[in-house]
Amino acid sequence: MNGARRNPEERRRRIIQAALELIPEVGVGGLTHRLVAARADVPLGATTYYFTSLDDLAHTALTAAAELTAEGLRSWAEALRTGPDLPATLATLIDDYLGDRSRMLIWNELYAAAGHRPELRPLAREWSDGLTRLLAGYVDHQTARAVAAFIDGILLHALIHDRPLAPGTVAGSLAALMTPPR
Amino acid sequence: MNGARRNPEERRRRIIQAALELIPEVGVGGLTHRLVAARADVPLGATTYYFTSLDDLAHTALTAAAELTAEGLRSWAEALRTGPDLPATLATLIDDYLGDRSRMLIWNELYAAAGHRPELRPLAREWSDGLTRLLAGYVDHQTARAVAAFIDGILLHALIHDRPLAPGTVAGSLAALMTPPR
DNA sequence: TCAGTACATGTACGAATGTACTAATTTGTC
DNA sequence: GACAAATTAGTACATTCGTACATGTACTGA
Repeated sequence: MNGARRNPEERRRRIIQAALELIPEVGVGGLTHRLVAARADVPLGATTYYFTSLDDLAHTALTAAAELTAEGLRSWAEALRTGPDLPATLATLIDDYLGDRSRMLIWNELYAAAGHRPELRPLAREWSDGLTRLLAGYVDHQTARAVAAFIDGILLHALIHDRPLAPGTVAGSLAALMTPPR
Repeated sequence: MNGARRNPEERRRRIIQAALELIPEVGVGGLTHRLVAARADVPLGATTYYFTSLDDLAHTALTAAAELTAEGLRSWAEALRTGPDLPATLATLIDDYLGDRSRMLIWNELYAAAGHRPELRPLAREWSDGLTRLLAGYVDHQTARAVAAFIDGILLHALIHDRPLAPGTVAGSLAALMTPPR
């Protein structure tokens, strides 16, 4: 008997999707073949058939997450291009981002995992570098790095605290950061 | 035979110390009784004798790390009290902090672990809240939170990038953040 | 001196893990 | 329809894990 119809690409996607769901719950290090297989509702053999190892699976899932991040950055770029006030628009975008807790948890897991898995560092840099590049279209490079770091700090802050920074405060701080010294 | 002389407190400290050494290398989730015991150079039985479970061991180690953090904050407070220029002094302190990579990795691991282990959140908040409290002695509370978030962002940034933000840039950004809007 | 307690250490064991592998089934190609 | 390749699914196995435990050793106080 063969329960599922054949659809290799779909299956691969489902497994990756299951891993992305699990990472916020158990962490990257908490992934196991069996856990992912159960969540994806595929037999254990499927996860080893589509991925050469568990590390490969985790890495692929995180790569997919980085791709989603890149998409997010493109929409940020679009919003900033059309938005009237740069700091206020950024603050709104950040506030929206804060609403997607699981995405933030994956992002943070990636950062932590990159700490002791050097092969993940380029992946972790994608968000940060992309954001810096984006901001560098509006302010000088050093300032762009500082603003990107500030935004990462706000996200991290929100992960730990019940109440994130108020968008008004964020907008004010961003304006201060991006305004050339008097 | 009994190789080690009796010294329960010393032994407990050694196990915690070993765990703190290992966390940057393998992550909180990568800790095992055997790994910690080997690093601490104690038999396997010792880690289960002194800690009721592996979670207990990890939690205790992270608590010890938080205590070190609290100590660090006290020395920051002292430096800020005597330092002439607030932003410049802060920038120097941050730059010093960046030199201790393993401490930063533990801090980041704690943040990530707190994401999917709620019981760790109070521990994770200690650094952030303490820093905010400290800064609140110099600027209003909202600004203090923003500056604390910025500092966390800088640390995170440094974990992922080869070159951290230049202290000069950091000092300038801090000054901008802490200066009331014109 | 002599219990009684705290500490030390090695071993045991069930559970869970990563991965390999066999066998069955579907799909594409001639 | 026949055949090879790809996919599916279940199982097996060595390894590692957390934890319990039995046994032994050092300390403490009366």
